[in-house]
Amino acid sequence: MVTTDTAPSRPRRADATRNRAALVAAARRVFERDGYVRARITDIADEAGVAHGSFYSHFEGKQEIFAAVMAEVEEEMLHPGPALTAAGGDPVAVIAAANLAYLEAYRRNARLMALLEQVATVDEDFRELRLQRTAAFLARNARAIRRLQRAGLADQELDADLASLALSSMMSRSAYVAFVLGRAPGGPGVPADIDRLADTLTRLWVNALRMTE
Amino acid sequence: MVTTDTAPSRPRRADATRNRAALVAAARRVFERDGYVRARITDIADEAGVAHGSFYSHFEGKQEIFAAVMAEVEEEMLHPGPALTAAGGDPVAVIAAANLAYLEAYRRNARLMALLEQVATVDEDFRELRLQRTAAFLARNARAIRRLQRAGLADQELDADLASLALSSMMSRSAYVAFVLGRAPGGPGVPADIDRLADTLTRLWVNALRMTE
Amino acid sequence: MVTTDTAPSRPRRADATRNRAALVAAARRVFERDGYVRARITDIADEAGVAHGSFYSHFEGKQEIFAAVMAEVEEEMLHPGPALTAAGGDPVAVIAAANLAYLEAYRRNARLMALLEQVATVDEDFRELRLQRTAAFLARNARAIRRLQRAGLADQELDADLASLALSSMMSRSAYVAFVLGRAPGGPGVPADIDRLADTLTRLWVNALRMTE
Amino acid sequence: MVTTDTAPSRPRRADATRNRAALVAAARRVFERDGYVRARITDIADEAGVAHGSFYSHFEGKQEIFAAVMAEVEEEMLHPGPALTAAGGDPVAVIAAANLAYLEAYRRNARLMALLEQVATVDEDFRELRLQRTAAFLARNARAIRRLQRAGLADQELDADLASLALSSMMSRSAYVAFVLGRAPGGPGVPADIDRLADTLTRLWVNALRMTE
DNA sequence: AATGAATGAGGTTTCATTCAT
DNA sequence: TATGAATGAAACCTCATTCAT
Repeated sequence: MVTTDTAPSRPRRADATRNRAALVAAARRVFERDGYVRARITDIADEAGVAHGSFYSHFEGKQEIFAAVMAEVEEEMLHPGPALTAAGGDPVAVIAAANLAYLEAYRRNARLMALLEQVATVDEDFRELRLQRTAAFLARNARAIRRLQRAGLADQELDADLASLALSSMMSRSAYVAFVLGRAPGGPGVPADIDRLADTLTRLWVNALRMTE
Repeated sequence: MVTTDTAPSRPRRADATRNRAALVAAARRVFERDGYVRARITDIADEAGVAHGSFYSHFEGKQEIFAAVMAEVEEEMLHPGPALTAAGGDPVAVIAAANLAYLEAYRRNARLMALLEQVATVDEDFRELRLQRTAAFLARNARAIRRLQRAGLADQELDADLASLALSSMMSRSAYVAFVLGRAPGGPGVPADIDRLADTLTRLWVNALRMTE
Repeated sequence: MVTTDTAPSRPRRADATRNRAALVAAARRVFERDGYVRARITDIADEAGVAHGSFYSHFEGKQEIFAAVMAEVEEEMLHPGPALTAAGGDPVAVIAAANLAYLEAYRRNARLMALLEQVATVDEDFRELRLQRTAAFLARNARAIRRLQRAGLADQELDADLASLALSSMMSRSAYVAFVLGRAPGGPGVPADIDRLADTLTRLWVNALRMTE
Repeated sequence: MVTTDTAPSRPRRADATRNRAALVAAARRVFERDGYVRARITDIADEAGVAHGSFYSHFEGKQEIFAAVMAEVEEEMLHPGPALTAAGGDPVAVIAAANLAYLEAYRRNARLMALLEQVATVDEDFRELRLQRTAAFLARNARAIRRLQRAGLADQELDADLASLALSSMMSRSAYVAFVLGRAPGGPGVPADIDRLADTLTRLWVNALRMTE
């Protein structure tokens, strides 16, 4: 493999980049382990093998490095994998693919999704961020539902916005309960069987929208 | 000096009872205002008009007084109102009544429900508590779904436990988004119209379980 | 000796008073030793034999405890001793008495006067305070000069305000140089001979205002 | 490798000289703006548009660059202008000229004079420096007074050293109050009228030494 | 010499908890 | 039990100084 490693770029910039990356990686680990509230800058720096002071060369505080961590997660969440696009013309297949992709992405980043949830309850700025994401998610689903209604493929009686709220909630919360709370308590070992959960959710979507008739 | 134990031991109890109550009430206010993490014992005592030291005569710490606050809320959440029982034989009506009751209770205690959510992300013990509640909620709904399936009133293909997980999630998260996040963003002013939300949720339940056929 | 030690006053208030006093006394020592800028809250608390945290039960910060120290000094500076009033009708004797009293008070609190000077260069609030004191001092001397001018006892050509500025400056700075800088460098051991300094200053006042003619 | 010391060593000197000058100029600005204590090496380097590390190529620390700044001021303070020498034989005219020159020089560098005052309260080395200057100033004035006394032009009763202390103090402190504290508080706008202040000071000198008789 | 990131000692402040009265 | 000051463990953040490039 050929890399541009030889390029000298700028003198000390190498250390800087390395340290910044080390801090973000360490922060991710510490946040996952201790939660946002209990995580200490000290620990993040230690974990990164970096002096405390160096932290402040790169981030203003806990908030900022958390944002950096979430930015990384963001990307991971946004790569739905090829399945979604390959779904072809069948609307049910599209939903099934989207649901499975969502669950898989959620499972991959479960700890950090839970974290964002926590941070949103504690920090005003992240509350806002999470709100915007939720809104975007709801809007997208509402659009999809309206499209199906217009095509005569979904229950016309439903208020698309409220249905989107409800079904989006079903998705996100189910994933949260399944992957963060660890297992569906009192039920089957859900996390072990992501496909069955995805199937059920898809069937519920389809039923709920009355796409079958 | 010798006193007769029977009578004079009570007088101080008046102060004690009063202070305890004042602390719980103050704690509720402070928790709602500042959230669990930021709430300080100091503030709770101040808000209650009680010396800091007195706090520890009644509670071991923040955790314990929070439990006391939640115990109060518990009762409010558990009084479903008469509607539910009066629903008679119609299963759809039962679901509709239960859903409305749930939303109303949630709305009444939205701040504290959000709080419990927050605390669960921060405190191991409350995580457990919340888990148990969630499990109970899921179990109850799973039982109901199975009953309907057995009666031929619900989609037999559905895994009752997973369906319960999904539909229960839909309920709790929708309520959270609507009443805690303030308004369904990008949609109609949901909180203003609890009845429409309840109707939509009920319709989705009914559709999802295919109770209409 | 009889004291009111027996008076119980309020329960724990005794400790509080004692600690506050200990902190102020300790602060005075630390400030005199290290100067305002280098003095550390830590050292003040240690020197007072009090926990760091207790400092903040009594003062908001370094600024505030410094103000408390200066308030004590204030009183000492304001007790001119009996000499001043006993001066009788002779204006020269009044000036002589006032000058001596000023020098003695200054010498007694030399370290802290120097300190105030330092703090004024560093802290906006104290700059203001010092300014007001200086203004009061100038105004008082300007009034005295005008009185003498009106009585035909002082050079009518002099601008009373500017003369006050000049002569007041002469007093305060001479005291500073003599008692703070330690000794009049290149001259006689001034601090050892406060009376000769007072005599010279008085003679200069009298000459400068032409009170002798 | 052996190099000829004469020529090739200079090329880099261009950067060096430029940076050193930039740092001194920046330091002056920062010191005037923030005072010695609050001024940060960081800010000086930033203000000079130079890397932090470069600072230490030229100076050992804040102390040293402050000395460099003061060395510049020194020169400005020491150029009395031609007026002084032109005063001719009249002693009063000499004093008047010297006083005006002093006030003008002080006003020109008021900020930095105040700064030196501040630094002297904080830093042992500069305390010493300031002391020496003061001593030199006092000694010069004491010599002048003795000369006048010997010539029968000044009050023989005065202790020349103490009189020098007093009158020198009058000059320096009046200038400080007028130009640093901003205005003679409670009096006329002194800084606006440097000539009247100079006249008054001169008249007070003349009177104080009884040069008129 | 210039660069600019790394280092880490150091001081402030907060607040849960204790404890003598 | 109430009181409220004392306690002291944390944790944060700053900034002078170093150092590899």
